[in-house]
Amino acid sequence: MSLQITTAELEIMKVLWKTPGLGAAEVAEALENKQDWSIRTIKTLLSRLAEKGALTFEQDGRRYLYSPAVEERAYQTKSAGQLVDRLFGGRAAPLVAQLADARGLSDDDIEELEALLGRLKQ
Amino acid sequence: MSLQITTAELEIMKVLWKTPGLGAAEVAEALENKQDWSIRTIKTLLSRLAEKGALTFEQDGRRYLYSPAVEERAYQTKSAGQLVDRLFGGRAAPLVAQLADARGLSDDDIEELEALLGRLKQ
DNA sequence: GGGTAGTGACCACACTTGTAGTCAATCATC
DNA sequence: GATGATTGACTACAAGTGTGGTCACTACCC
Repeated sequence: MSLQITTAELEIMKVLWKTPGLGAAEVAEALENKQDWSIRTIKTLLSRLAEKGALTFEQDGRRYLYSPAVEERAYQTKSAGQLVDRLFGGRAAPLVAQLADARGLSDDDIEELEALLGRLKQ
Repeated sequence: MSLQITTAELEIMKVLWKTPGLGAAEVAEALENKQDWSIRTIKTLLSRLAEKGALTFEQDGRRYLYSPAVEERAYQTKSAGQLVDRLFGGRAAPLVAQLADARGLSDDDIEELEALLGRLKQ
């Protein structure tokens, strides 16, 4: 049932992960300088997300206030897992190796990864 | 021009990355226990991949032998980069942290990552 | 040398996705 | 209370995708 969120829909989700409980117009406002979408488009995406269970909404007068029904972390984790399974045989190391190779890791990245590995080793 | 390869198409690409220069029937054979696809479906996918430039083919009698026109590594790198940009603000560390959190890292993964970090640090 | 099986080219069709229009109801304002 | 703006519901429509069918051709087998 894995709840497919498309690229366009993800932009909506990002807004609502950051600020849950917005109406369509407020989502549109938040996206104003990111996406050049008509309010119609945003309403369609909101409906589709609600329909597929990625958003919940609550009535507020004659409008809905939308909130994520999926945690951002859960979605990230699922997507990362899918990528790793699809392309890297389920292993994390090759993924990181490729990223490091292709675009380098920031000092912050390196530091965080070291800390993470340190924790994992005990 | 980013050459979108879809999920179904990727299965074909995987076969050809492993063994380039196959005909449609051989690709079908290689997928026999992975995918329950008719040979028609496989031929359609091969055509679409050739059409979009992901495969090259060379005539061999009355059939084509297909080979990847895109390196597996290049595709992996691009996909990983897209995911990291879309969901993790372009940073690798949070990606790995989530993977580690959600499904753990194998000992091999940890070892390889340590080696990788060691190399990157100098 | 006629049948058969396999080939690529082309076609089909439902579903998804991106993008937006129409419509009837309703809230706010003059 | 008529008008205009706004809302969600429904509709539209082209491109992409998954899945497979038809067809004309040809290489091989008996």
